[in-house]
Amino acid sequence: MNAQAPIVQQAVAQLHQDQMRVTSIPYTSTNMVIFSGVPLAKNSYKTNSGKYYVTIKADPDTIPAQPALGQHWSVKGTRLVEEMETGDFVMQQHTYESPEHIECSLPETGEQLIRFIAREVDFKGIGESKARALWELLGKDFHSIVRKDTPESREWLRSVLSEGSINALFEGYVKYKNLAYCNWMTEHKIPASVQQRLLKHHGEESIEAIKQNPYVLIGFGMSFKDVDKLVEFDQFKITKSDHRRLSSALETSIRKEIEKGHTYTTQASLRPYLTKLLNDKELVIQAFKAGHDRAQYILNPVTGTYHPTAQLLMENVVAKRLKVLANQDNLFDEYANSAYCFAVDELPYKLTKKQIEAVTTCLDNAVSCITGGAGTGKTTVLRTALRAYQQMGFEIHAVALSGRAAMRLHESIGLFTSTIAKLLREDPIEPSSEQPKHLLVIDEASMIDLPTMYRLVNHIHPSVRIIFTGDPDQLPPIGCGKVLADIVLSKAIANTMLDIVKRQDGSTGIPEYSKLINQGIVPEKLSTGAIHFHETTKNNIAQVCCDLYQQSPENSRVMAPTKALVADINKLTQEAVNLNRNRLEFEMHGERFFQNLRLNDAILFTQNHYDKGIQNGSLGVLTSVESSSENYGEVTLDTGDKVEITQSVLDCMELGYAITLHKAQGSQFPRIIIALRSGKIVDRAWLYTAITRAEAEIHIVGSRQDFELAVISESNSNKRHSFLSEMLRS
DNA sequence: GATCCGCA
Repeated sequence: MNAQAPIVQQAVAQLHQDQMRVTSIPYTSTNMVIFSGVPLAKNSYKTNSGKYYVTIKADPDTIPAQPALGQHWSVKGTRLVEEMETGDFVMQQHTYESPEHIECSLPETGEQLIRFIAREVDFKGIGESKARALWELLGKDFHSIVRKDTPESREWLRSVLSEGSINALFEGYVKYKNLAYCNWMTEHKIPASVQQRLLKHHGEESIEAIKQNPYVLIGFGMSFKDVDKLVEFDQFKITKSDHRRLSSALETSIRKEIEKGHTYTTQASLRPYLTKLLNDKELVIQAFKAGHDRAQYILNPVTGTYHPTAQLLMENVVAKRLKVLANQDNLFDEYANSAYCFAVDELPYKLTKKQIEAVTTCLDNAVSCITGGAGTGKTTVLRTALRAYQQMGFEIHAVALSGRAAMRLHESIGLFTSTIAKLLREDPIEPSSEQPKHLLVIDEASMIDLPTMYRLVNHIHPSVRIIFTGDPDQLPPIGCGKVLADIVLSKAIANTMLDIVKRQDGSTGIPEYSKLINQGIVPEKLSTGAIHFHETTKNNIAQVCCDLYQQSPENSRVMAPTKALVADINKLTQEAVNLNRNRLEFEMHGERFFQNLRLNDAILFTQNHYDKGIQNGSLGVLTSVESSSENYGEVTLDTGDKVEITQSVLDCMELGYAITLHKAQGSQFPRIIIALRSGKIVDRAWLYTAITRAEAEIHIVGSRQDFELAVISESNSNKRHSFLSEMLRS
């Protein structure tokens, strides 16, 4: 007999329940939201008791709606009761942390609803008096009328609201009209983020879609295992061998391969994933067969490789467009020649032979590449070619993947530039009678993955010319494919590969060193010239990087492969150089919070705010933590510009002593410290990219063995299966 | 058991 068992059981079984109306939301962040309110009597909208209040703490992804003042919530779960002193008297606080069950509803009746609409910012411009008039007009029909934006509903509303307020009412209500679905989905443990995506796509049919095939949820961000659990839990009539289940297992496996960067795969690579998901050999065989029958993938009869239909389509479209452009050659006529001469005349110095070739190649072909590493004069070539294109009457659209790269491109060519994402949100590039000629320039093209290139191709008219610039040996794109590397490899597109221009004062040894690594050769001496290798054990890397940083803080930046290591180094470095300075303080909903950023800390921004002059990847120093009514402090960027810290700026600030190499890609620093910790992304290309970030001095921190292994092994990019180069050749 | 980015 076990005397303890019943007690444990009781603790688990103790579920409490409360209804409440939200009166304050003291804290919101990406992984936690805290809101509290007054309790309501069950199934009524009267305040239940003045003796306690209810607080809910939850992950925002596990609740059906964003909390807002005036909403009604019901919770069920274990609760924690605490006595809280508020002024003269003591109140009880009932806290539900990550409750078992949670639902949100709109107040349904007069007074509460009026107040809710008047207060909720989503109903812009509708105050108390308008809300009251609205209730008097519609009464209980309120919800059914506001639910659908029809001319009849609008006609009704026009007697009490202006056109602007009517719009605000419908727009505000959209957030709440799906509440019933959200509650249902939350009850079925479907995360809020998945709910939102599903609702966007399926709208009011969302629940119907789930019931027809719960595995659709995988397409909106849920894992196969979680859906499997849901199916079991809810007793959907779906057997283990149901084709819906099998095909989504295959889909999941294929996606895993795509996430690794491949655009196609093999049965042998897919099988382990499928086996893990389905846990049954026979089902795995069935899944492959079903996938083939349903054209989830195309089997290449020559190579035996599996090509997911979506990826194959994208490669096909991209290859076709590039080949059409490549076939229009011999464009270099007298007209182009005079434009070329004009552009070259403007240069203050002479181009090398290879650089001249690069410029003329760009003018001679409708699609071309300028490739090469740092210090090869890519930007000079590009600037000259673009000048000539302008002279020929082309409108130039220059883009790069990241905000920071786009800004750098702008600085070097002097033209308007934009991120690719922004370009894609604007109108497609089409020739018109007043502007028939367009050129698209894609900088840092090594970062472009297949889906992005596909979208670009679909966004521009077939007559639009393209220039790629970049270094195919740098870090490969994050998404699948390796567009630039494939283009170069195929030799089907005109490409000029620029080599390092020998500088007279080239005594750092950096260009030679980086070249060796790029070729897969371990330099004879790991420390040479301005390059210093620091043999360090794995666990000591962060500390050594931190020590080296302190030797010359104003010139240094640490590059690390992972965000986790970046965070470690940042923490150590802050503790070492900046422990006692004042922290950045800010207020939210009347409460004070501290951010672990101190005066004088190196700061990294992680979002673009064009109006404030910062981009994702911008670096600076926290130069003030004095908060005023307008802002919480000030950052001085490495460009010298100053940025006021507002709430939105604060949300994208991190410590910047160390950054991931991906963030640093395209930037250069006087002195860099490389945290060489072996892992999935550290390969030859990673090391090469890191080393070419340095202007004057390099410190490599890690073990010789890891260094050598990274250099000698084939690069990750090379291991990527991609079909684009074959398609370009054929 | 463990990766990097850009947008909404």
